[in-house]
Formats: sequence, C-alpha cells, structure tokens
Amino acid sequence: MNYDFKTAEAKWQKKWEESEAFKAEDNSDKKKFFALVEFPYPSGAGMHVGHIKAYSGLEVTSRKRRMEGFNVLFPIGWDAFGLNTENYAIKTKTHPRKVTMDNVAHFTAQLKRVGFSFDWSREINTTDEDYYKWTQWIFLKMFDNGLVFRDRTLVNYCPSCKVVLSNEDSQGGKCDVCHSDVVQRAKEVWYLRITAYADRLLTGLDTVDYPANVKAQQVNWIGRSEGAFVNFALAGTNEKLRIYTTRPDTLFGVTFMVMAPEHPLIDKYAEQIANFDEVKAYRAECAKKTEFERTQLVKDKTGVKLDGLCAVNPVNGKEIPIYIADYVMMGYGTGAIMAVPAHDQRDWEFAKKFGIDIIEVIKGGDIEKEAYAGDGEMVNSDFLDGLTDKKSSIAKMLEVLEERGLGEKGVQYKMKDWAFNRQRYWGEPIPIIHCPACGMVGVPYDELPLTLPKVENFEPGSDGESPLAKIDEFVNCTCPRCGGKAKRETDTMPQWAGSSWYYLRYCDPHNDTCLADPEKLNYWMPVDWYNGGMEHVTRHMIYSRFWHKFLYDIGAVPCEEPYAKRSIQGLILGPDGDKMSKSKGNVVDPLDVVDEYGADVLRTYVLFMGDYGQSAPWSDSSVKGCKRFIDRVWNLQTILNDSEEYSEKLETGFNKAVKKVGEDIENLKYNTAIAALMTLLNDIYDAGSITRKELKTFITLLNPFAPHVTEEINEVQNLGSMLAKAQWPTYDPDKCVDALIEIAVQVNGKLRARVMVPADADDAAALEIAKANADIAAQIEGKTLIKELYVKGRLVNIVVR
RNA sequence: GCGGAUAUGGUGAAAUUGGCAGACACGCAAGAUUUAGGUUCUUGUGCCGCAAGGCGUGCAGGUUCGAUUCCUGUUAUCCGCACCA
Repeated sequence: MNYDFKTAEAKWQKKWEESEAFKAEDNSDKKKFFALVEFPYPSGAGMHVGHIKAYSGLEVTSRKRRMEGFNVLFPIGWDAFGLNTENYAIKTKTHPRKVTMDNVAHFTAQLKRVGFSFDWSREINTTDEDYYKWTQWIFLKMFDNGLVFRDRTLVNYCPSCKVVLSNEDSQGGKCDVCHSDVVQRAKEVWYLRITAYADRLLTGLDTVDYPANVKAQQVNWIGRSEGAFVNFALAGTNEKLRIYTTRPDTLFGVTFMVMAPEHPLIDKYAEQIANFDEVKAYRAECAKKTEFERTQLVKDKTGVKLDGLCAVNPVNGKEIPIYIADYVMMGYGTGAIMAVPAHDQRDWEFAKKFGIDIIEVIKGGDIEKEAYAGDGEMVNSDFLDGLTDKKSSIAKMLEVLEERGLGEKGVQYKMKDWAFNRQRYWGEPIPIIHCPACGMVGVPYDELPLTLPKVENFEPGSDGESPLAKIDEFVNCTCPRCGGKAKRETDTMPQWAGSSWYYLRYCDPHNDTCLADPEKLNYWMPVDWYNGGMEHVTRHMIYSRFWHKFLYDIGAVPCEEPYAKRSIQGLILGPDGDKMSKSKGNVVDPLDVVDEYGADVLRTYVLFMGDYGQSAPWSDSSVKGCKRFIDRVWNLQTILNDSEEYSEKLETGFNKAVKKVGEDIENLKYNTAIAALMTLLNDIYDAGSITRKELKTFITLLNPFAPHVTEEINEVQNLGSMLAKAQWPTYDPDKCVDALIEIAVQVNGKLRARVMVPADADDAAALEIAKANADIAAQIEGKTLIKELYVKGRLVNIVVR
C-alpha cells in the first residue's frame, strides 16, 4: 500500500480551504490565540527554506491550539513595498505593481503547497491602497502630534540606490539593499521622533516575554546612558561650550576639550581662530571619509588645535585648549567632549600624541602606561578628594554643578531619530503638502489614501530627487488650509513603514472606517506569540513597538505592547555549513523537496533538524530519514487491529508521548517532540500491532507536523471527522510511568549495575534491591559503609571505604 | 572595547531541580528480501582494549556521594553594536 502524497496533499489542501478549517472567528466566546509570523517580502526568487522553518513553528502550535479549542488567528500577508522590487522592475522594465502581483501569486501558490494553516481570508498587502491609506493615516497622526520633523543633517546616502538610508539600514557603512559603500551627505529629510519613546521602549521590555538575548540587543540598541551636561565658558566670549559626560567625577582631570569637526561653534568663532585655514583643511579631509572609515581608524588619533580659542574649566577656572578631532561625533551627545586623558583611553591616546598634560584624579592605575577607568580614591580634585567610590563622587559633583548652575544631570541614547524617507517610487507617498504661505500641511484625512500616481517612468533622479518630483500633476496642488498654490511632498516612506502596524490590520483587514475596529482589537490584541528572525529584532521590532506605543497614546489600540511573547528561529545553512546564497550555489529550494518527498516530509524535517532557535546545516540524507518516518506512519495501517482501547503493552508509551509532545510544542522543542513520536512508532512496530484508538492518538499528535498524511489515514480508516477539527488527546499522569523501572546503581559514584525496582519503591526498598545485586554485593563486600542514597526513579549510590 | 551566544560520537543532535552521557535521526558495517540497482527489514555502531577494565561533553582547576549541568580561570568560533564621551 503506497502513499501517494501528491494526490493526498492536493486533496486535503482543497478540503481545508472549502471547509474554512482555519478561519479565525470574530465575536467568539472562545479563548483567543493570536500567532504571528513575520510576513514575507515577496521577492522574485520565491520561497526559501528559511521561510518554511520560520512559519512551521507557530504553524504547529496553531494547529495544536485549534484542537485544544482555541479561536486561533494565524494570518499571512505581504510586505511588498521596497527597493528590491523596484530595482528589479527597472531592470526588467516592468511596473513594480506588476512585479509585486506576480511575486505574490508565486509565493501564495508555494505556501499553499506546504499546507500551512493560514487564514487566507485575512491576507493583507502593504501596497494595497486600502492598506497604505492607514499607514498614511498613522503618519499624519504622528505629524499632528509633533513626532514628525524635517531636518537638514548629514545623512547616510547610497549612491547606487540613490536613496537616503536610516542608521539601521546602513550598518557597517554598507547599504542594506545593495551593499555598496554609503556616503555622508547634507540633505533635508524627514524624521520620526522615535527618541521621544526611548525610555518607554526600554521600560516596556520588562512587561514582555522575549528571549534574554533579544531584550539585550534592544537595550543595547537604545543605548541609554546617564551622565551630566556641563557648560564650559569660552574664554573672552559669552559663549558656553556644552558637553556631555558620563564621568562628571573626573572634571578636575580635564586637560583639553574636543569638538567634532562639524561643530557649529567653530564657524561662529572663525575670526578668533588663528589657524582657521588649517582647521578648514582638516574638516575637508574628514568630510571625505565615510563614517565607516572614521570609525575604523580607531588606533590613529588625528586632530587640530584651535589657536586663539580656549575653554574654562567651570570648577577650577583653569584655561584649557580646544581641539577638533574626528573621534568625536556630531551625532552623539552635544558634539563636544571634555577630555580626561588620565581616565579615558581615547583621550589618553590623543594626549600622548599631541603632548597634552595628563592629570590623575583617581588613584589605582598607572596613567603613564594607560588610562585608568576603575574605581579608587579621588585626588587633585578639591571637594572630591578622599572619596573612594565612583557613585558618591558623581553624586557630589552633580550636586555642586547644579548648585552653581554649571551643569545638570542628563541622559543620552545611542538610538537616533528615525530617518523616514526614500527618494523612490515604490513606497507610500508621504501625505504632506508644502504651502508657501502655511508651511507644511497634512493632506486632509478624508483625502486618504494619497495614491501613487500611475506612471511609466519610475526611475530615480540622479540628484537624490524622488521620481514623483517629475510628475507635475502629482506635485502641483492647492493648499488644503489657505487654498493657494502649493506643492506635494515627493518622498515616499521607507520599507519599514507598512510592517510597523500590519499585525493590527489582521484583526480587521477589510475595515474602511478605521485601521481596525476597536472591539476586534480588544479581543485579539496583543499578539500572543510572535516568531521571527534575529535580524528584525533591532529594526522592525523597535519601529513597530514605537508605532504601537504612539497608537496607544492616541487611543487607537488597547494595549501598550504589541507582542506578548517573541521567539526566534535559527537559520538553515547550506549543506556545506555556510549561509545559503545564490553566489555560493548552496541554496535549497523547498518546492523541490515538496515535489520529491511531499510537504509533510519538508515540514517534519525543518523542525526535526535541530534546536528551533539554533542554526543548522541542511542535510539531504536526513530529509530521507523523515521520508522514511512518514512512510512508516502510513504503513501502521498494515498492523491495525479493531480494538477501540489502548493495548496493555503500549498504554504507558502513549500516555508518555501525549504528555511529551504537548509540552515540547509549547516549549519550541519541536525536534524532541518528533523524536518522541519516532520512539513511539518504533515501540508500536516492536509490539507488532496497533489498536484503532492508538492509531487515532498517534495521527492526532503528528497532525500539526504532518497534516496531510494523518488526515488521509484518518479518512481511509474511518477514524472520525477531519483531524483539523479533532480534539487534542489528553493523558493520565498516573499512566505515564511504568510499574517497574530500571535504575542505575553506583558505588562511590561509579556505575556498577542496573536493577529493576518498583516505581513507587521507597529508599529502603530500593537500597535493598540494589544491594541484593551480585555485582554490587561484591563491590561493597568487607568495606565500611559511609553513605547510601536513592534518587527516586533515577539511581542508587552507595559510598564505601 | 561593549553586549550576547556556542563548544557533546564519523554527522545533525538529546539529557526536569546536579542523578545511568550520546535519546531520536543520518551515516557506516554485516546479514535477509529483490534478477540487479533502489526500497524494505534484522543486527551492530562513543573511544582504547582480545578481555577484564579504563577513558570520555573545548582546555585547566574547584565544590559535591555524584558535574554536559554550579563556581573560578582559560581557549576557539559565531552574531550584534562600536572612537557613544
């Protein structure tokens, strides 16, 4: 009896669809479970095995939860705006809308062939007008609430994609899309004030269930530091040079100041700087370097002293020289620092190179050799002298600074405001109008969506202008406030916009009056379990948590955090152990596996290959092992008898398996859940026969992993209604242990024998049985008994001398 | 430099609060079935050793009757951030 997986899989996929087996119900009294997987970017390459692993985890959990009686929302959609599609569209001279629709159709067909239990009736697409209407609505709300601003700053610009990138999208100085070097450019661009939410993004982490490393990475990204702002007078002016430091306790050790080359005070006092030509030359040199180069030349400190300008130390009135150097960044703190070479290694290196004094203010290190950053007794520090720990020195210094009006406590974040714009076609148009009289005015809410004009030519301009700027009928408009002539903003939103709130739309995907009905949000939110990749932990997750908190503040969503629980799936590496990539030729196409072995084998294998959270290399021969398993499951029908009970032989095994599989699924240990089913299968074949009840239990447990073959067996053997609507099996805790169990017997901690004892044996009984064993008796013969113990169900250890 | 992780057979990996290291699977070997290949089935498989026995979870110590698990030190690899003041 051969299992024809091709026919069976197509058949069951159709049946599930027709019976709406996976449709989430609105207005239900049932307990809800909202399982979310990161919706894919529908690229031209089609589905990757990584997608399959990413969805298979919560796929299994969702199927189990439905069988447990939950109302499950397990949705899918398309994160379809973005540069990749647009670049492909330009290359092939096809409209990005068409490219997107083709790719979505391809992905959909592929996902359906794997048999995922998504609720397709809630499918969303970020490029649909009735979806991005609400993306624009959220943007306008942020605009109205002062979270949107424009600023002319140095931005990360990708010369190849001709687009401004956020810090997050240009990590390591490379464009996240095309990997070319990013350059710094002065440009007026849009920002979202995410830093206003920095503290809440941090404290919110205490209320959610994310893995520790995910939290750590977000904490690190937000990068909160506590310190002080201190104002140094510029000698001979009324100007204050404001700096930020985390070590105000070392203020008496300051021997020079450093400003970022771009610091505005340099131009303001250009006339007083005797060597301004030299300064200009240095600045020009710095501007040529990319930020990446600047941060790579860690060892070699460069800089120029500002002749004729010096600062005054506010606590002791000493005059100190000022330098500009590119190891100080304009983008962090105030763009200027107080340098304490004795206790900061970077300052120390700079001081050594430029022959500047080094004054020790904390004892404990050898400042001739290197800076000392540790704790110790304060010296050369006036009112701080004698204090011995950092905390009280900082507290004392802050007290004095605040008392004398010289500075104050302050907090800084590494996270910067979110550069929120693209000069490209394939994104949500930013719904703002520039009016010469009224300034920036939001597009009226009732005019949303502001749709992308349908154009032939969507190639980016060479000057960093959006292609939309070339379309007069789009650009020219009237000001909604004064009715005068005005121009539309032509930048579009970055790819991360649509994905920052998509989970909300799943709760009510077709609503035309608000982003989602509050009652439905109230029922479904928050997301109970969100699975995805590590690469989205700092960008997508922080962005969407920010949007969500804002939406909470304006009353649009019922809870403050979007995701109650987060898990991470590990990468699937190529068979050679390297990351899969087209250039290495080690990419595995999941549909090849479906064609050759069936969807159930693919699904089982990606979960069986190892710990769900770890990366693991693909192995074709292990796939065959899973194929063998599925075939052996199918062949259970050949040893089926007609009993409707558990057999005596297998009752404990089945109870154990029900317990283990259920628990393992909840703990993301899909690999050991499958292993437990394999063990049970081996036991069944050893027993030589299976009852109808046993078969029903077995296929129900396996159903979330391998839904097609189990449904087919269920139908062929007439074991009841569709498994998708069956009940998850229960177990009897009393029947999970065998009456007689094997335990280890150790003498002096070394394994010497194994004996059988009754499961409920007490210490005395177990020890008696152990000592009765001939090998053990020989081992302890004639020796003094020091200690003996029995660990219930595990082992006996007898210590003798 | 900061933060996080990982290290177990030939391979992917298992191992409740410290309690039989290597479950499960791959691979390999031998055998059975098959005209042959493939499939399927049976048996064996951590290392050394003929055996008794010994050795084994990156390395070196420690705590303990007992350590893959806890502590101290150390090495290697991977990931994220990074002249962050």
